[in-house]
Amino acid sequence: MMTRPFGKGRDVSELVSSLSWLEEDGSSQDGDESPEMRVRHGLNIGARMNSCTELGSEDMEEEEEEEEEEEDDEEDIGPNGEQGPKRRGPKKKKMTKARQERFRARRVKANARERSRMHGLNNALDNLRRVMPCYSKTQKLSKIETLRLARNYIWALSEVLESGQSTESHGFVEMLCKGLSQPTSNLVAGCLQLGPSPLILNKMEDNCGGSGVPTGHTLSYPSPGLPSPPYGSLEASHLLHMKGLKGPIYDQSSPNECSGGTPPYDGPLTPPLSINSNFALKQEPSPHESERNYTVHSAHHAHYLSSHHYPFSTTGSLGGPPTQASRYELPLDVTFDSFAPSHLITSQIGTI
DNA sequence: TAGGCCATCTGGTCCT
DNA sequence: AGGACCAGATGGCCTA
Repeated sequence: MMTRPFGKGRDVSELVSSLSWLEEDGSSQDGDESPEMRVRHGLNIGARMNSCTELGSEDMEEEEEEEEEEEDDEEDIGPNGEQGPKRRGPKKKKMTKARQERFRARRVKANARERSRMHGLNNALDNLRRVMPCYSKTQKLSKIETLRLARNYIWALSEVLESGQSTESHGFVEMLCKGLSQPTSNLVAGCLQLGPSPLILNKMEDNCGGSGVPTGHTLSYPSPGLPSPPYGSLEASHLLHMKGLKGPIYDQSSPNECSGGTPPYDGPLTPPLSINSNFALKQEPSPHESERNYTVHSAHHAHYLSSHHYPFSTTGSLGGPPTQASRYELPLDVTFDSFAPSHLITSQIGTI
């Protein structure tokens, strides 16, 4: 198996550098191919050229006999190779109906497995999209861009950890956008340029009182020096959907506050990746993730919430709106439905 | 219409 | 032996 667990001891930079091919064009992947792989490809292509029909295990045996015949044919070639091999009759045995059916059944089964495998892969990729700094159901990142952004994100966060650089800094955004296509860069930059927006917080507080929840709000944020439209806005729902936020931080809310009654998260604990409390909002999805929807605050916004309005402490204390907002259930397309236990996250935060 | 992205099919190879 | 994984081929859809 090719899986290589990302062990505790493994440096983040190592991981990032291992993904360096993402910076290059897809075509360059071939250049990184090992000689063994090239041979494999050569064999694949060659084999494909020579045989485009059936090949089952039992058929292989039958073909071996035919190959022996072919070897005899080779003797007809002159010492200088001036004469091509004689081909007498069809190389392949004729497919009987039964063999065709067997082959077809195998193929159909294999196709279904492959489809399912690719769906699993796509689901995983989708989960990855959701923990990216900008996630939108309508503006879906392509596969390659998702991988690139993920790599950049890891890289940027590691820089934040090492150098104490702010997630609000221009450099953070630049790191995130490195090697991304222009549209994706615009998307990321637009999402990260979230200026202070007391409006949102006020609404969150106001609505907790039961006056209703604003839906469908589209909030535009100024993005000085960076391209914004059409990506420079976030729906308010992206900021308000924190339903089901669980763990010590949010569970400290008073019982008479807005309560959504979301069942506690019972999924497996996931490796925390957080540099401040807000990254608790972006825990890696659990295997059950496919049924859950949640969006992610941009790192910038998360930092903003943390430092300006939601004074999370590294010990998990919290005062104010997030608790309330987290209880909202908004009928919008993007939601926070569930999170990894934040006690795990906060325990990690304390080490930073 | 060209190019990008994607899903699917396919056959080869490797692994259990 | 059967399944997982891989990469090439192909066709559909969308957008500039």
